[in-house]
Amino acid sequence: MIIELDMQSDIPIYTQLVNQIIEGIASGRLKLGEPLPSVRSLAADIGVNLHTVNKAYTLLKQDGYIQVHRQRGVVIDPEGMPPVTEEFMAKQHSQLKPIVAEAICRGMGKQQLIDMVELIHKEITETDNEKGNA
Amino acid sequence: MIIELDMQSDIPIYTQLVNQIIEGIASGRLKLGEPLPSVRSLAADIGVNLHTVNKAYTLLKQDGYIQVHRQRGVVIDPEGMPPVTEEFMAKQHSQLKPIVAEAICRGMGKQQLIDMVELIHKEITETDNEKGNA
Amino acid sequence: MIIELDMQSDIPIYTQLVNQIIEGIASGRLKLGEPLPSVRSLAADIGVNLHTVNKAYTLLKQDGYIQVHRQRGVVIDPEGMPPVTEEFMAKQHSQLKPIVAEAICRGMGKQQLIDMVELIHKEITETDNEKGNA
Amino acid sequence: MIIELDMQSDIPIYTQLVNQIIEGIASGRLKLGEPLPSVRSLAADIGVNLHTVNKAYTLLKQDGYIQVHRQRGVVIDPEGMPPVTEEFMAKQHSQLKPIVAEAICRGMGKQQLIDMVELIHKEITETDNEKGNA
DNA sequence: GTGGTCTAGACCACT
DNA sequence: GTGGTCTAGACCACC
Repeated sequence: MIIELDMQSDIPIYTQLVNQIIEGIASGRLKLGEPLPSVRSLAADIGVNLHTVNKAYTLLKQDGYIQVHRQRGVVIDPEGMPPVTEEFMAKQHSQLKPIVAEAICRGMGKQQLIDMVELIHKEITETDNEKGNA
Repeated sequence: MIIELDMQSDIPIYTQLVNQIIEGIASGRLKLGEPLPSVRSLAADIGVNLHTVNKAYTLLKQDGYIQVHRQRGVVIDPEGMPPVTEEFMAKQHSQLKPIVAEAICRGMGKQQLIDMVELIHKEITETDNEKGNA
Repeated sequence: MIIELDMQSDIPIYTQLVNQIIEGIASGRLKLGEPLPSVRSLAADIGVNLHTVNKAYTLLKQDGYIQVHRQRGVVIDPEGMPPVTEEFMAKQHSQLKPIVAEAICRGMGKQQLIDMVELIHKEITETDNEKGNA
Repeated sequence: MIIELDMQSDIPIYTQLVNQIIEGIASGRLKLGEPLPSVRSLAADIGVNLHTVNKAYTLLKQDGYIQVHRQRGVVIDPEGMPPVTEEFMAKQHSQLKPIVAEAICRGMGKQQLIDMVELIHKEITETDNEKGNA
């Protein structure tokens, strides 16, 4: 799992971490039950503070993406991903709203917007996700 | 123009302001050339500091949504909205990506996602924007 | 004398006025002794406040560009333009410095900068300045 | 990096700051990738409010002169300076125009003006920029 | 420690 | 009246 961080971005590093891991799961590169590096080793790998990795893992755990065991370490939750709750839908809605509004303002058509969503969907799911490295 | 702020949200107030004004333009409630309240009056109205409103206006000005006219005050840019630049598309892409990824993880189908985008699009554009029920 | 004002500019209107009148003199469109419109009529013409025109004229008078007579009204100083004083040179220097510095940073060569100065010089002096309207 | 501010000047402090930092880069005293003092420490050093320094840094960031690194703090953009865009040329042109016009009015010859530009160019680039007299 | 955000209150420049 | 600038002081998020 390659993590790419942008230290200049105004997006917090822990958020970038969370996003990348979720993307990894979405793309199939990370499978259910698959172990993740320990806080310590991941922090060393990508050159960030322990706290930062810890915060990312904590958030992922809270949302039900990963399990953290004292012994076995961190793994993608083997029992499956969190469901589509009301709350989740509301969050998606509120995140999407300003994006759609801005697109409308600038004259980006609805279809163009949908095309972009489909493109991104494709980009994520069509990653080389066949067993990692067959 | 009714502004709704969530003071508890972790989204900065000035960002909420920016988003709401962009939504107002997208929905047609705010028309090109239409004046916006002065920094001070809007700040008083919504109960925040004038600097907060000022920051929102400054950002909107930078992006080409509004003009700060020396005499007429602040108006929606009468010469039209900013165009769909490469940079804008890239921003949309990077904002959309984590949303799509999370949807995939949770088993929200692509069509469901597109439906939500269409719904939001409809919600924004089908606001009662006929000059106040004329 | 056509005055072009940009109400969106962050340059004060009175400064724009001063600049345009100085340009007019530099280009020869405005000649020594030539009358300028009264504060009242100029303000009406270009649609700005009396105070604004008044301030511009006051500054021009202070610097020795114009004379203001109760009776004859406002005229370009018939006795000639203000000289190149030490003070003026210092002002030019301090105004030019940040412009030159920024050009250097961005990799604009010294010659390019000089070319631009020469171009502007040409633009100003080669305006149709033959007796106003021969 | 020595910063000299004129608190009496009608040029905003944050603008003076921006100019001085750009001059520092142009002169070579500030090198690509070199760190700048933190907002707070610089503010304390030069005796202004941290918001004033913040505004200067924000502007420099917007124009691509500096990067605000999440961990390393503020640094001169190590990837180089912003390019000479159309927009930049237009800005230079409009800033130069009144300066040239005034020079013409006062009888300062074109060559004198160019000499001054060359002088300033020399002053900036010939600063002792060899890593502190190595 | 850093920068980011927000407040409260002030003064000034401009129109 | 407007927006622009600056100050002083606070809290928070991030690292």
